[in-house]
Amino acid sequence: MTQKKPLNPDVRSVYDRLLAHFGPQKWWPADSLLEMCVGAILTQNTSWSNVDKALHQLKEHGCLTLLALAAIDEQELARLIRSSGYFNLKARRLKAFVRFVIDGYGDLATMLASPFTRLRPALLAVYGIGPETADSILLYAAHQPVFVIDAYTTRITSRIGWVEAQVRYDDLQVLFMNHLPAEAPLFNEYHALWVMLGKDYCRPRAPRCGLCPLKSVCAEGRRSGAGA
DNA sequence: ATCCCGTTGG
DNA sequence: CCAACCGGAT
Repeated sequence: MTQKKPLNPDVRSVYDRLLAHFGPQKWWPADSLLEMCVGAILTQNTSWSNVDKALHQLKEHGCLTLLALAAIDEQELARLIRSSGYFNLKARRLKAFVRFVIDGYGDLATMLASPFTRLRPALLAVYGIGPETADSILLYAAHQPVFVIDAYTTRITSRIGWVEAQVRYDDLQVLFMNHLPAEAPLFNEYHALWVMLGKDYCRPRAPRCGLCPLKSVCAEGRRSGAGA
């Protein structure tokens, strides 16, 4: 009877608010496409400051090339990326990724130029690469218009009231892609802005709702005072 | 549902 | 001090 009102989040206006508040983020922070891919794997469930240290270690030891990563001993690699946590696991994952690129494409540029519909499933089949890591590489290195979903995006959109907290990765991704033009620069900025909001305002504990740029459009934010 | 794991922010 | 961290595999 009471048909559930189709949720129609104003995906665009929220983007505008975030952009106005934080300014352009110009992601992904990396000096090369390979560094971007490596960073995407190292940052799995790990704060970026710890990943940044690991990337510097790799640089200092000349290990931010495909051939160097292919040649280095896995234990030694694990030691270099220690600061990023899960170092044994991530060393294995980096090795798997590097082998995937070299064996399948010869070099990174060739892999990144591979058509999206073939590349995404191929990436997902690599050990240690799941949806978020695959889409990060596709968006930020291959410049494909695919929306990246992460823990921040899920937490924020569920608090706002757009989705339930247990929303599946693909469902939330479809929501964004159904409400936005398929433009890589737009998806790039939007994801980066979600991260900024999630880190500085929409935190797991003690969210700063009073200062949040989305206060007036947020289901939770409106509870803690009249939004302007 | 559990494991992987060092580092930092509240 | 202890959650949380730009997840993914088993």
